[in-house]
Amino acid sequence: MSKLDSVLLTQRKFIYHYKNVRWARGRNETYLCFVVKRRNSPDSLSFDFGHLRNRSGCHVELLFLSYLGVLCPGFLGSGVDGVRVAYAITWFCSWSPCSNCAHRLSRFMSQMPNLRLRIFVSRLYFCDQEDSQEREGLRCLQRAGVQVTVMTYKDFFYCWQTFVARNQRAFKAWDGLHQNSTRLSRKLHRILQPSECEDLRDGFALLGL
DNA sequence: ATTTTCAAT
Ligand SMILES: [Zn+2]
Repeated sequence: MSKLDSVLLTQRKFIYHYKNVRWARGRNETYLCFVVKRRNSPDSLSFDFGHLRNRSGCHVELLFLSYLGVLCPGFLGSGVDGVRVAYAITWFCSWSPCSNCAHRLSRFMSQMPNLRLRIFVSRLYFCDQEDSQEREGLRCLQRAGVQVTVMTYKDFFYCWQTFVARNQRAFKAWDGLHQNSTRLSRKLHRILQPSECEDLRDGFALLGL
């Protein structure tokens, strides 16, 4: 298997795909920038990083899973004792996962306590409907112990420093970065809240109302 | 912006 696209993203491509604007028309692609760190390692500075783009018929999250064996050697067990090597995975995705990927990831991560996954997303994918499958998928990830967070300025900045061929050019925020990030963070927070309605209903039931 | 959404919801 060839090494992943470990080349850096161009500035234009990064901005185009990670811009957290609402009128993100015609991208038709999703990018995933990742950092993989081996935990409990004496060499705590060692990490692997790179980026992936979805391929036809394969969402980028599942593509990432297919590369896990390369990125996280020994995560299924290594050495004579078969101890599973522990990794911390952080990825920054231009879209939040669809419900299918979210459920597959949740199931996978539940079975892999030696892996920790943190997901940062620029935009929320199909989360407008109150009862959307994508919203449920995000809650499922949370229940599986996966941290899901909307990217803020510092995350875009970190990605620029880490994954972009920046040629000394400093990261420059686009119009509305902060406002959009705040709006999406609030939205995600509401999605991940345990349903207030149900809590209220439970409360009323307890009170016999 | 009434904005869009991984060969796609
Ligand atoms: Zn997906």
